Amino acid sequence: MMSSATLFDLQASVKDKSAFRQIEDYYALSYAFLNLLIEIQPTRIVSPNDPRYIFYQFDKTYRHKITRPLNSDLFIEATDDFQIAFERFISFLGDLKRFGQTAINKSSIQEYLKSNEVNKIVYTCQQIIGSIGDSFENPNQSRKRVGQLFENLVKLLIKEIGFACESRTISVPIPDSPDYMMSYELDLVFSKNGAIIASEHELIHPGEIIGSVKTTSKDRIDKIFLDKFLLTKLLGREIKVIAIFLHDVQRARRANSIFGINSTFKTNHFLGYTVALNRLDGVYFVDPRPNMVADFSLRSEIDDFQYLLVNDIWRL
DNA sequence: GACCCGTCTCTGGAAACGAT
DNA sequence: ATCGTTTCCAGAGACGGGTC
Repeated sequence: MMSSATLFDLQASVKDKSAFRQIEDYYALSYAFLNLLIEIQPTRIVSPNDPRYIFYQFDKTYRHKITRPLNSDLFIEATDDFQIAFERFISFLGDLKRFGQTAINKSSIQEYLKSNEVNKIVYTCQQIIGSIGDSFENPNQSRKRVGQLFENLVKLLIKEIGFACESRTISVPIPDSPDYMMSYELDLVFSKNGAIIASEHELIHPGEIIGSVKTTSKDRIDKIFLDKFLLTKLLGREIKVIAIFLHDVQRARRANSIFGINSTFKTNHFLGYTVALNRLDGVYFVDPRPNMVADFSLRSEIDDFQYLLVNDIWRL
């Protein structure tokens, strides 16, 4: 079906709180957006200080709004490429569910992983939601929905490969203050073993792992280390916490261009917390910064999201 | 049920800081 | 002065509890 959706229609989809119940809903929105790009031909701008990143600028109808920076190594722009890649991705998730951690040993799957397609699909779907959000009148509504929908996407993917996974709010007792409890909202609680028991939703059980999902780490990285520290201390046993980020770049004005980009990952604090507070049980980026690959200290702590799905999640 | 209020959480650009 | 790094911040939304 060729899209006749307008950007206003896609904005309404992103705002719709009853939408995005299944992974295919992300496909439908993404496909419609890529078709819309062909129709309305927004200006495509390459960032002068990092040419891997591009922006789209919408026309007067959409008040000349500019999208977030998009990594052209990951963002799939061609609709037919995206369609084919998405179908392969869904079938790959089926294989992962069927073969579990042994999937990585199959040569066909190893071949598939080389294409980095898992990260590309997740990146494209989520950044399309972000790009639609960037055209909203209300930036705070966009921010909230973009965050909610990324958390939702990661949850759907983890469930799709056979894990129990839900958002959960737990009540954490405060020592020496029996009248007070800390209400702690957890993005994801997942486990290999079947359904989550409804009566035990206010606790963390053995075998359950906490996942914190954020589009960028920025200054919010601090809280994730604190979560691991505090929950381990207050619950009296080791609590496993992993972090999942989409990327860590933002637009930044330069002297000669408004289309610069900056990293927002706090390398020094990340390493400081890791060695002095507690090591997280996994840190994953869909779009890692170059220094996360180049720098030995970071490389040993951080992987990409694809690696979580095919390897680490089965071993945690 | 409807409504309000307090709490907790969401993000990305702006602002502030720091190194050169 | 410029630019990379770190911090600040606004307002949205989910949710629980209280009141009617």
